[in-house]
Amino acid sequence: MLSLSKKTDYGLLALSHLTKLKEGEAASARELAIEFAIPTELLAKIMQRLARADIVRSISGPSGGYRLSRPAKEISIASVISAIEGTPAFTQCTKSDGTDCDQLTRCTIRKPLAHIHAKILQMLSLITLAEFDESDSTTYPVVLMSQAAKPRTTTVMPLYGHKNED
Amino acid sequence: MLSLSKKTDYGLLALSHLTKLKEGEAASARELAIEFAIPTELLAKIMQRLARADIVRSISGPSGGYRLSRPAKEISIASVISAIEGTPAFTQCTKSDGTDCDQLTRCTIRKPLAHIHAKILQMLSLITLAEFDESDSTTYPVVLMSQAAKPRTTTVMPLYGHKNED
DNA sequence: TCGGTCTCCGACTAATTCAGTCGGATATAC
DNA sequence: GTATATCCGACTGAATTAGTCGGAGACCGA
Ligand code: FES
Ligand code: FES
Repeated sequence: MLSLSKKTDYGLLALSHLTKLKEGEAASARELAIEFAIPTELLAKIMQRLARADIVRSISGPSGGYRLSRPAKEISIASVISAIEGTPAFTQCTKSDGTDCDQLTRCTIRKPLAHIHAKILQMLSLITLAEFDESDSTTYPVVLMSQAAKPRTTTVMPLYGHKNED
Repeated sequence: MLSLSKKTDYGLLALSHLTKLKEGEAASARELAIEFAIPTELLAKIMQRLARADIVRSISGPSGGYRLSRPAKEISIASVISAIEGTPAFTQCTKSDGTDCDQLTRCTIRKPLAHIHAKILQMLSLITLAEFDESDSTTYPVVLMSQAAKPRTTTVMPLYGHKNED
């Protein structure tokens, strides 16, 4: 349900740590794994993918490790997600051009759904790792949803009781 | 990877059909299933959930069926998603208040991630079934959030432009 | 040169989630 | 009363996802 995988979660966690490193410093996969209590091998694999996507650079040998391959403000979380999870798709239809959607030709929901997908992607591509760390120190003006859908009681549109901020 | 489940896809499909019905008309689960080539029993279950969330109203007996319980423009797709898929969560941390996140207390990515989650939810709650049908025939007129997050710099975001080739 | 530490990579298994099925109950129109 | 409809929960199988394992190659320091 619109959720990122655990791997992405781990990846972002590790990246946010790398962001804080000084110039020339590197953190090994194991080091990061211990720091965040993530299975070492799993984190290693995630880092490999990030390295292949040129988000992170690997340094072999002892005293080696990983470091960001570019400034944090140039790394969008969209790129991180696609590096770790592969093909992003909001619905089955948005995957390709709808080739895999068989007899649903009269489907009316494809275009609007694709549009939403694009919106989300755009939004994710505008947020960088740099933002992540800033918001760490400052209070985030966020109000999440309070509850999910409620069973047929009130006629008031429940939706998500969250307010918009900026 | 940020995708909706097939069930939600089916549900939206069925709802978009119900939107086109005239006052007093109803469509049965089987009818809808055949129309869109969806397994009958599966669609029936989906409709049940929508009914429980008061998105759709059921009429028992022969010549019965389903119809929208309120105007299409008052049904957001966010409510549809949460009705069908249950708890929406962008990351594992956003599920509850972070209770299930054990030793990741020093995690720096929770707040910004929650923020993104809220953004997406907000966006989804602003789009209604009415928009869905409009956009079918016309070019998309929707002016949702024009800007997601402040880009901080004019840096062009890579999006999916990672080059794994050397 | 040598050995230990590290990244690198693919294939494998286990766990969880999702899709789809089935059987039976109740309500209603004819 | 019967046929057709919703309704509900529990079940199985399929597909993802999470996590594991083993080995190859790179680098540093002794
Ligand atoms: S469900 Fe695939 S095109 Fe609409
Ligand atoms: S990963 Fe759960 S609080 Fe950050």
